Amino acid sequence: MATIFDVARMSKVSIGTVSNVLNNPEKVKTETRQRVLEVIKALNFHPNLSARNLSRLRTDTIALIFPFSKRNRMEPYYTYLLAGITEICFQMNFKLLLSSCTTNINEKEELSIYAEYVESQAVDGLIVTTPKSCDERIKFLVETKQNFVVLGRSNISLDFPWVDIDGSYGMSEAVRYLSTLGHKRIGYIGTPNIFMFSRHRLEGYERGLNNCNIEFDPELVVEVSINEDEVEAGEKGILQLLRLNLPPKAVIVSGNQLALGVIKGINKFGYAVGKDISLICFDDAEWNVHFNPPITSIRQPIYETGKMLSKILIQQIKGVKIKDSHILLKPELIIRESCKKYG
Amino acid sequence: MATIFDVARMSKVSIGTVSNVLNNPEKVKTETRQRVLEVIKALNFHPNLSARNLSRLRTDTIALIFPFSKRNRMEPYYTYLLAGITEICFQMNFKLLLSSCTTNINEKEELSIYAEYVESQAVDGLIVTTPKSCDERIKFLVETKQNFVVLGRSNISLDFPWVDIDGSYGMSEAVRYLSTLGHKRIGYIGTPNIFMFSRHRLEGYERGLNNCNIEFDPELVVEVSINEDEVEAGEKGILQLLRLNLPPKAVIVSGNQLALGVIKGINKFGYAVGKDISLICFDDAEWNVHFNPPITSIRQPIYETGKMLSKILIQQIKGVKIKDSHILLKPELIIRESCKKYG
DNA sequence: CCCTTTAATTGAAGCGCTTCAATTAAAAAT
DNA sequence: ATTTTTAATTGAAGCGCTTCAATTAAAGGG
Repeated sequence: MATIFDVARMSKVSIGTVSNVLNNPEKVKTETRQRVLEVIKALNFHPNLSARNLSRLRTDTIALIFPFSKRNRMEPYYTYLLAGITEICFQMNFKLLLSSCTTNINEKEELSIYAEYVESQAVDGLIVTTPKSCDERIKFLVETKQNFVVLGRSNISLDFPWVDIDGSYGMSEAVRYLSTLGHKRIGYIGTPNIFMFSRHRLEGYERGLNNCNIEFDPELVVEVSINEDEVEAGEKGILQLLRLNLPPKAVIVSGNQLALGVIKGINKFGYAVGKDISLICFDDAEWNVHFNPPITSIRQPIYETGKMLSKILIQQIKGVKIKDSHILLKPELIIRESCKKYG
Repeated sequence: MATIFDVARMSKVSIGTVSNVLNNPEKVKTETRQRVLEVIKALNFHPNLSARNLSRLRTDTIALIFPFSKRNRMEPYYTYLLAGITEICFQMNFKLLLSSCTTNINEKEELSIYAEYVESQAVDGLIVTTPKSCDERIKFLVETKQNFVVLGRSNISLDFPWVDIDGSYGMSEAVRYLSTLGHKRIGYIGTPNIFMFSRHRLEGYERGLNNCNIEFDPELVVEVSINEDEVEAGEKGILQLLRLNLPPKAVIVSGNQLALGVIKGINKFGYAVGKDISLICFDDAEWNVHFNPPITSIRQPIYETGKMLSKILIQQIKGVKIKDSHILLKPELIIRESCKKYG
């Protein structure tokens, strides 16, 4: 493969000049540039990336570490996220390094994946997803002054850039809508409290109730345990609610997979969604619209989130001043046919 | 950040020795090794990856270029594939570079993404997905003697490693099953002929008919056009079939998205799936089991495919002899409740 | 105890680029 | 025509690692 040295020799200039036609074309005389460019084409020369990276001490690469539990292997969520991230990377000429770790990996090991990338200078920045309470990864990245951006907020008192979807808002809207339909007892099936997004959503549920002057009843809230199959968990969750003395006639479910289980459970119980029980699903998986009845959902702007994440991170890496690196996007309640008037 | 030079100085050995404790530990005396290791830990030294890559002239990185049309942004398929690929990468200590290109990008541009990776030596190998008829990418990669593996087969007479799911077998099984139920007129809604997988599946459909002594009727086959919204396409497709003089009472649909549209179309037409019309979906999206009725599907071992792809590619890169680099995995017919006896 | 093997370590030469001070060429000013 | 200014080019010094021939240290053999 041709090197910059070959190009220099053939076009009878120094390698410095060749480098300049590639990186600072305005610095070299037009005719020289032309000549070099021709040789480059003739030799099909492409600068070696490792060499360039070493020399510049940067890689124009960011990393995303995917939490691949069995659970989110299935989440269409991530496909949209990736689409957004890779699109911006492509536009801004950055590369994306993707690696996975299973969520049942212990925290230390997970952190070491991040550390490895950072310390071997394999990437210029990182995207962190699904922060937990007191997230070790965030602490580490702040302490070591890395470039990174988080999908989601944290409860640690450190400042860092993030993009998040306002789960609290989404949930309160869901409650408001159900309240509009006359519901007073609204069930809630949520994800593990360890994740920040779970907390925000639950908080939104409570705030929503409060806004509608509905008293919070802890008996109506079920929290699914981590490591459980989500579909099964949803099924168990809804049955628990339906077996209450005073079962709710409406339920909000915090996640697509859970909702699948919930629907299954409702049917098994002999009830019909949108008839005997109203259902809202947080996150609008594409199949929701195709169910019978179509499921009222809270749609998250995931693709946009992916774009924002990579945009902020890349700007940060490039040292561009960022006006706002705390971005809270609003989800949207998509009303379909899975909720009906109370009574 | 500490460099190998710092480590050498602090542990009073040459940088060569430090390099050896990292890469050929058996070559250095135990006590020296211990001492160096301690310094490495103390300094939190991690070899700079760019330097290592440059020196070794390899990157231990493979690339996957994702075809992100609006279409497969939604395909859960790819999430599973990625899970498999990243898992093996993790195990074998390889990195994965992910980039996307929209399918409406023209072929030349798409090829240039591949060329860029290859020629700048950014990666040691590539995974190519969804080959088309006379796929330019494959030709290029063979000609330039690159390490690569294809998800799918090709119709060009070049030898290259691939992993594929036997779409032909899957389709013929679907036909056989429907024939068992007494169906003679079986509709087929397929994806664009330009993709190899479409051809294999259609071929399997025809072969299946042949095996069952059913005559092939071109009127029962609709091919969706590329660039079309798949759900809509499915809907149009099924309506076209239902409006035939002698409409089929069973239909096989080649893809999840198409199937969503088909179900929609069937309902709009006033028919019920699994009652007025039998339906088989090729590819078993997770929601299929949750539909009412649950959809009989042909399940593809996608996760395994991802694992095989990366395993073969990495072995190839490492120069390991591969027993078999043409792997055809069998899909499986999952019988649920969307098909009923003819009549 | 000296000589031969073998083990351990060193030093320097790459790997292919970028960067920048220093040099040379060309243009503008006097 | 000479000096000053500006533009273009060069050369060499990194960037941080690996590799390997050459050297030195340790071990084994008689």
